[in-house]
Amino acid sequence: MGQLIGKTESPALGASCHRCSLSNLCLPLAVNAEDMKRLENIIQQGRSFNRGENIFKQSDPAQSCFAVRSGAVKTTMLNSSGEEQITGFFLPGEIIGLESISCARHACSASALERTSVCELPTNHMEELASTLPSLQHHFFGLLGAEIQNSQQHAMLLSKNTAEERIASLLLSLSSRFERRRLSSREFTLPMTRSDISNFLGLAVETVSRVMARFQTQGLIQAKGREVTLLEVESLREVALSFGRARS
Amino acid sequence: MGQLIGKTESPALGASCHRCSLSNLCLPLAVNAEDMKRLENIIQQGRSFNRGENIFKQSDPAQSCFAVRSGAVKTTMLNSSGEEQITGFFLPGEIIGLESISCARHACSASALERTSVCELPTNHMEELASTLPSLQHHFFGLLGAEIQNSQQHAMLLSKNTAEERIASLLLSLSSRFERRRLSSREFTLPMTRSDISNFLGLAVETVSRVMARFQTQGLIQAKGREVTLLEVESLREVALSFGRARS
DNA sequence: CGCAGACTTGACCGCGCTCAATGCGAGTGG
DNA sequence: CCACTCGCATTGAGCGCGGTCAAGTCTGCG
Repeated sequence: MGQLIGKTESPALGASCHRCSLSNLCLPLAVNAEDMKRLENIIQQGRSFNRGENIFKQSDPAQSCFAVRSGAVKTTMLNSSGEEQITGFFLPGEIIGLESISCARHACSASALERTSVCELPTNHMEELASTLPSLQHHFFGLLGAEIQNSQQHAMLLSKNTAEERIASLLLSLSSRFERRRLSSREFTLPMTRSDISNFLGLAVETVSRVMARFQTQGLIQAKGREVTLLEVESLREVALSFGRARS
Repeated sequence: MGQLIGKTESPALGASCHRCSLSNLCLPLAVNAEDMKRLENIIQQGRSFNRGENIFKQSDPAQSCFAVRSGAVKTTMLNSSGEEQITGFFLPGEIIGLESISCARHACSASALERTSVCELPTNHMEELASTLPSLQHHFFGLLGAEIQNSQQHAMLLSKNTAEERIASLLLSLSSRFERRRLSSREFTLPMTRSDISNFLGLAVETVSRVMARFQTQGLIQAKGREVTLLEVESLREVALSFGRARS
């Protein structure tokens, strides 16, 4: 990583995945108790970042992936006209930087949306371990494949869907990801700004504001700043699935 | 795969990757001569499909990836409103179905755009082989990572770029992919219809027609049906990179 | 308190979609 | 050989979603 900015806790060499409440979302579910020790020897945990700090930057040497432990992260790439474009939001239990595994340099930048701590997974060691643990290799292939499907889904969302459909989809996606962590799927705090949302969904900030206001007057959600409550999940789902739009 | 429609040649068990002109684009460049034999024992080549036939369909059991030997393929997914959405075009030397490695079922359908032949890569055998050949494992991680970056780039293209930028980008992408195969990068035949292009780029067919007509009157390209000649590659590149669009 | 950044709201306008008609080439059959 | 069809492609006219521009409000923080 060269210089890590914002590393405020001394990295505790050796993780304790077996005690981590996120272990069922992350890597270790693929390995048994004995192998987990080898995994924990490789993973470094305890790196923390403040809001706005970079975990890594595009075209940094890509030596590690990172698992989010707490907080939230956005990844960004420079698009053809030199602007930053958000390619994903990452919540605890999710892994950043997978696309640059076995790449010389990171394809995107990752920055903390709020105070965030991560575990570092050095890619060379992970590859070595994966060669000796077929189940870990399989798990990695699965993570990478899921990431491909994710970005394809996102591309499809951006391709044809209206502003309302995009925003409803994002809210539902966040909702189900909070649910996976045993948090409320109805009531949560958005970790990102309206501007982040608009950037990610390919909309203008004003459109995000307007659509969320419309959802609110329709009684679908309750929103005050970043505090959101989903009132009518089924109706939101219908909006996201473009109900009532006749298509060939 | 259950039933393979359009399988018109009897599959020759055992491939001959070492004599394949595409081997530098595909898998084997990652392995040495001795290991290539083991690879060739796993790969089945010689499956052919006519225009419109499916190589696999979404939610079929995912037992194999496929490398395109000749012809061209499109992959499609059903979007939220039940329409088919094209997620990618694949030319000789490129691999289809990677996103479903270590998935129970294919996440997309693949169909031939013209007469096409493919090599079949059974995923379970490929995973086994990858465990014993670290360089092959590394190569696979690289392919998967590249696929992620691809769909992210595509999502970015769909997110903010104008119709002209999208179409210029596609033409340049095809051009460079033809060049990799030592074919003309200036003059080529589009394997897909205008409707496929519009679907892939999130535009209406009419818009594709209009933009290509505009490019032609501007002297950037020469196009008659699917025969395309790029006349001003540099200007096209400027269009694709959204030159002249002031952004913060 | 005052400033900056985030968010909202309103007015206007343009890109690209829709609808509709027409052109065109390949394949088919009388 | 022409007539016909069918899929693909092109071209024109009109309009709506969402972008842009411009104020204005809310919130947290030094």
